[in-house]
Amino acid sequence: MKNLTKRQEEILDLIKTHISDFGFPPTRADIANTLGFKSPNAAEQHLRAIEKKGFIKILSGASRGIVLSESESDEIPVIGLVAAGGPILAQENIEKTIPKSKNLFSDDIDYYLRVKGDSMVEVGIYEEDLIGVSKSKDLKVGNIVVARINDEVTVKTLIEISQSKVILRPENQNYEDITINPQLDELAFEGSCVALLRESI
Amino acid sequence: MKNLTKRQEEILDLIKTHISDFGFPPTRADIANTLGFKSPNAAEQHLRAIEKKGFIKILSGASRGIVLSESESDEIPVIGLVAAGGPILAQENIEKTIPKSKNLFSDDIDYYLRVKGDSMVEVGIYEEDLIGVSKSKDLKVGNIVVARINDEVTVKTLIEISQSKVILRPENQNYEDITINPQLDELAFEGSCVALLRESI
DNA sequence: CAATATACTGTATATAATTACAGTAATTAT
DNA sequence: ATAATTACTGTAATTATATACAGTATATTG
Repeated sequence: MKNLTKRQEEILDLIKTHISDFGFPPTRADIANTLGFKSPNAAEQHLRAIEKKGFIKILSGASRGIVLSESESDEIPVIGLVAAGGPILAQENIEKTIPKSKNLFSDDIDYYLRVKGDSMVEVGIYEEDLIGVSKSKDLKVGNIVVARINDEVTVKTLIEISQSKVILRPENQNYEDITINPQLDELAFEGSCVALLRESI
Repeated sequence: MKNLTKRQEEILDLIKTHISDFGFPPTRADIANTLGFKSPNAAEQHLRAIEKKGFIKILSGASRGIVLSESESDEIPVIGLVAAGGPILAQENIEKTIPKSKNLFSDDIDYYLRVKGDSMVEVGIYEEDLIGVSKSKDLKVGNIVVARINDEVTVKTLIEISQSKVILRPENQNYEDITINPQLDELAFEGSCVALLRESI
């Protein structure tokens, strides 16, 4: 999917805002008015360009017939089991998606990861819980992080981090700290845990 | 808010379905076609009636200008502190609302309740967590329930229930079981806990 | 028993909205 | 260098849509 120009992005944002404010998409005239165009055709042509790039679909003949493409409608993927070898967000790992919504988790969540095992029960993270993972949030000692050690994905508390030594702690007295030398083992941080969903109690 | 007739309810459902399917509300003609009316005016008059009863707002002059009232747009209230005396869902208790969304919690959640205190930490329910409460789900021994004892709202595990004796258990070894005689104390069950949200970790 | 609400048909019209056509000008890709 | 893309103005036609008015018939409420 090609990148949008600055102006096109502005228009796509305007459409999303209009939908969120009114419950339906804007007309060409609405867009023209908001952005100060003197002709609705300016909006029309931008819409065609945005459609060509795949971000929206225009339903011909229908008023306000602008449909956001799925990737634009703020769906957050839920990752079940992570297949070895590939990236976490690979299509085959996506179990379902959950629409992002205002008032539910202010932080940026890139995906939800289904928790396996009981290694984090002492901080209230249970098997089958979904943890909201932010890729962008910077890693700090004390944070709960999603790490990948030799292709295995794990959720632990980050205790220590330096060039030659990383300590990850399971929050369960039955397990012991994991000490890794990143120069010997393959270690990657996938993100940190910022929220939690439990679908059944 | 007055009750809708069967036909009006059908039309309100059609509007919701249309929004969910297309991303925008139907026109009068859309409604008429779907329900087999031969005149768009039939739809118009139904819409007026539904608006009069407070379930929608019609924006005059705008095409597809049907706005669902807040109570109809699948917003689930979040209850912070419960003011003594009134019902849980009283307006003054509502902290914010979270849109209900497909794929997020299959169960019927009537409201979210913000957890106070640490009495349920041993089942992974922490202070400030939001628990999803279902009013309709039937109470069973072993379930985590929302109860109101003499006007105080509490979340506990239901251990025993009979006409003269109710036992509620905090899931924290530092607290003791609460035994209530419903004939002496005022006891009401507000619902049971079916889901959990943790907004910050 | 009259007034009001429900549930439509049928016609018509003003306006809302899409969309085509004809331009201008600057920038970017091939 | 030429074509394509971006970013608009301006006009206008066609279609989509809201909405008013005139009816018919049945059910419900005061």
